[in-house]
Amino acid sequence: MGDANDLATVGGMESCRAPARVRALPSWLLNQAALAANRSVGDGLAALGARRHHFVLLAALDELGPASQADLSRRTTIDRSDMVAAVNELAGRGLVERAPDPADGRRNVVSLTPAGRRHLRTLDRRLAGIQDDLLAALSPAERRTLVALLTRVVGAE
Amino acid sequence: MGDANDLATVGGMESCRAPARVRALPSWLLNQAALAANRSVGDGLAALGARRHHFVLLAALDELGPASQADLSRRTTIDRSDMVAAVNELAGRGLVERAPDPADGRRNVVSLTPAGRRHLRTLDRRLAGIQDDLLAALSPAERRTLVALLTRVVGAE
DNA sequence: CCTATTTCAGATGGACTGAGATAC
DNA sequence: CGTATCTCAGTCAATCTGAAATAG
Repeated sequence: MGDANDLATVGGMESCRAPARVRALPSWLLNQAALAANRSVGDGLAALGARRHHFVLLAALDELGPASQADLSRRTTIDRSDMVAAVNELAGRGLVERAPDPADGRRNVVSLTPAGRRHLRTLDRRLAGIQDDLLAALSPAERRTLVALLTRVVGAE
Repeated sequence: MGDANDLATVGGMESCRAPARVRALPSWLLNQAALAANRSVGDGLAALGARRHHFVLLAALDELGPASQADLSRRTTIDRSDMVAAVNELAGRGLVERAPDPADGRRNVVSLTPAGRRHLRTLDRRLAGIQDDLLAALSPAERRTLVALLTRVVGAE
């Protein structure tokens, strides 16, 4: 092999792939952590034929009951435009139902099917495992601390 | 205005834009926090005519001294392919210099110019302010805790 | 001959915007 | 009328892959 890997020589640090100045930035740390999280979640859900939006949408329906796409958009971080695609995909697999609202011709009422509810439980379990792997370096108390701090940063108190 | 904003009625929570199940996921919190961070950083740097990669690249050069693009890629999270664009942009503005390596015809040696060093300091200051805004909800001690926990999650110890 | 470097061309997935059609 | 909803087309920045050209 070549000659250009002084880094591997240094020792056991797996990442460290940034200048000290950069590594110290909360914004950079958040981005790197989110990148890893999104990769794990994306892969884990893909193995179940699902995407990130699917879980959020199913969970929202489980919590709110049947709702219009606009309502679901407001209650989640899914854009109105991406909501269309998410509902399309889940409806195509029989996990949600989309029906015109008899009370308001502009709206669709989206609702969970029994299969959708089952799928949600599957995704739920899988996601719990992924969170565990993601935070493997932290103790249970530290994980709680991290979640609490992030919750405040995000403003979702 | 319409009739479809029960959320605004509820009270003072600004976000909360996710089902409880979702809001509890570390991966979701990380993603939301990173989203906000990337927005702030992106906007703040754009106001200075810079991008995220510019700061990372300038900081790497400041820390390592002149280096090849491949080295810089290895030392950062910037892909070899995106490194080309970043160096192009910074070289076009006289903030870095790109010269063929006399010792190895495959490589370019990239180095900081005095203007680049000045620019780095400007970006540094701006970024510090942005981090402050980003973590406004946390005390100094809490910020240190968050950074420490994220550092361990990311594995950049 | 195999590997390393630079570069381009493009795929991918996610967040987001604008506008049209329809309904209130 | 103005506004809300659903939908589509498309932008944007970021991450990443594949392969070509060149050099060791």
